[in-house]
Amino acid sequence: MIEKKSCCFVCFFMPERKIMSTVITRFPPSPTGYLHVGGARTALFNWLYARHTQGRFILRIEDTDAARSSQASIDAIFEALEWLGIDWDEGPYFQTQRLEIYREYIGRLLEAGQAYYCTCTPETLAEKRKQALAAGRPVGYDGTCRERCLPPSSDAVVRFKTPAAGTTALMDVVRGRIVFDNAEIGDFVIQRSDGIPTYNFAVVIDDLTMGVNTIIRGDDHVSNTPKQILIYQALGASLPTYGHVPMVLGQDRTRLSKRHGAMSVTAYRDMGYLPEALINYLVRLGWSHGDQEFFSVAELIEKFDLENLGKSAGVFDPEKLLALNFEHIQACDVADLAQRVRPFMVKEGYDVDAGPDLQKIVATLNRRSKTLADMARDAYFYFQETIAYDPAAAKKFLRPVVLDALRMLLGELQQLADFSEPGLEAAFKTVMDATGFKLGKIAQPVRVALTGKTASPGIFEIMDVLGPGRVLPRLARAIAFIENRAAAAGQK
RNA sequence: GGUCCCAUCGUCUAGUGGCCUAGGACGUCGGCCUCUCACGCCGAAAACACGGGUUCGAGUCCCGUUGGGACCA
Repeated sequence: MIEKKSCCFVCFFMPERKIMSTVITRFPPSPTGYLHVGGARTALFNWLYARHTQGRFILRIEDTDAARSSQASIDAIFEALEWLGIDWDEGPYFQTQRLEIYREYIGRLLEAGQAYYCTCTPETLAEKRKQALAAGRPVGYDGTCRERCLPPSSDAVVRFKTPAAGTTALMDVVRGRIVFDNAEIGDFVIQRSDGIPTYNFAVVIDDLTMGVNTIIRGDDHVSNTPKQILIYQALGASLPTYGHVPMVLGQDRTRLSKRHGAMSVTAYRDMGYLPEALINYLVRLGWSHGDQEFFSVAELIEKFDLENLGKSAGVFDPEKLLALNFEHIQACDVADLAQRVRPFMVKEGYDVDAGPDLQKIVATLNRRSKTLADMARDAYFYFQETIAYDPAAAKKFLRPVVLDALRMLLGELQQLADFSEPGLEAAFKTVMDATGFKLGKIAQPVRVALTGKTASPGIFEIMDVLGPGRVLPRLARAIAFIENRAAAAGQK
C-alpha cells in the first residue's frame, strides 16, 4: 500500500498552521556551473513547500569537489536565485567549512563499530569487482577489511558497516515505499583517504545537524537514499520525509544539457522572461492543481503541496513557457512592465528618456509581446529619429495614388487641436470621406511612414503616443518620398 | 550487466473502479473579428504502450512483455 505524507495532513488537521514541528527544507546546489532550470525547479519545490507550511528554507553550497567548484558558479547561483525571488532563512552554508563536523561524526561511527578503516587498493577492488560480475554476485565491497580493526593511515578510507542481510526501505511521498536489499548496498565509503567525506555522508550529516526534515530532490538520488537512511539509523536519528521528483528532460527525452539550448535560469532572464512565468512553468512541470495552468507566485505558495507531485519525467517545452510568459506579461500592470522592460530598451540602444512616455509605449505593445525583449525590439519606431522604410513595404504602400490623401491628412493633422485617438480618428474620417478611400487604404501608408513596416500596433494608438512632434515630420517625409518616386518614374 | 523507478493526445497534465462518448493547456489546422500584425473568440484533428488476469464493471488494482530513465559499475 502506498502511503503518502503530505502537507494536506497538516492543512487538514491544523488549518491555523500551528504546527508542532516546523517544516525545514533545503536546496543544496554544487557550484560547478550556472543554476539550470532543473535545479531551479527543485529549489522551487523546497522553497514553496517551506513557505506554504510557514517553515524554513536553507541554502547550502556543496563545494567539497574543489576541482569543479568555483566562486563564479556560486555567484551565478545566487544571482539566479535572487532573480527568481527565492530567499532563504538560513545559510548559505558551505560544506568546505564544515569538515570538522563530518570528522566528528565519522569518529562516532568508528567508535561505535559502525564504520571501519579499509586499505584495499583501487586495483584489488577493481579486480574483485570484475570477478563478482563474472560470477553474478553483487558488486559491492566484499568486506576484506571489515573485521581487521585497522588503524587510521594516510591511504585508508572509512567504510560504513552495512548490515549484511535484511532490507532498507525508503518511504517516499511521491513514489511510495521502495525497498532495497542491504546485500546489494554493501559497505560503502564514507570518507576518502584524503579525509574528505563522500557525498552520501556529508549530505546526511548536514541535513541532520541543520534540522532538515523534508527533502525534495531529483529522483537521480533515489539509489543513494538507502545508504543515507542507513547512516541516519546508525546515528540513532529520525528520518526526514523524502520526496523524489522526476527529472526534467530535453525535447529528445534525454536528460537536460547544454545541447538542449538555453538551460540556465539567467539565460531566460536575459531573453526577456518574467521570473514568475518561469516559476509558474517549472512548478507546473511535475506538479498540478487540477486543470489550473496559470499561477501567481502567491497562489503557488498558497496551493503547492507534496500530494500532487507527479512521478513521471517531463519534457521541457520552450513553447509552453513562452505562452505562459505572454500570460504573465498580460497580468502585469503597465507601470510595472515599464520598469521591467526598460533595461531591454537600453540594451536595444534607445535613449528611453528622450522618447515618448514609457508607460504609454508599453500600453501599445504589451498585448502583442511574448517577452520583454520582443517588446523592446518592437518599440524601435518610438525612438528612431529617422524611420528606415522596409523596401517591400515602401514599394507597396508609399505610392502616388495615396499622395493626395496623405497631403490632406497632413493638413488635417497640422491643425488638429485634439491629437488623441478620437481626434485622430475624426481627421482620418474627413480624409476618407473626401477621397472615398477606406481606412485600410490610408492607414497602411501612414503606418509605413511612421514605422517603416506594414505591421504595428493600432494606427491611432501609435500616433497618439508618438505625438504631433514625431508624426508630422514623418508624414511629410513620406510624402516627399512619394513625390520623388513619382518624379523619378515620370522621367523614365 | 546489477538494482531501482516510470508509462494518458506531439508536449505538460486532469483522472485515486462506474460521473470517461477520457477533460484542460501549449502547439498544429480551419473559421470569425479587423486599419496591418498580433490579441481575442469559435471549431477541428490528436492519447489511456501491449498482453493477460481480478471485478458485475479497469485509464484507474495485480502480473508479465515492451519501451524509456536513474544509480552503481
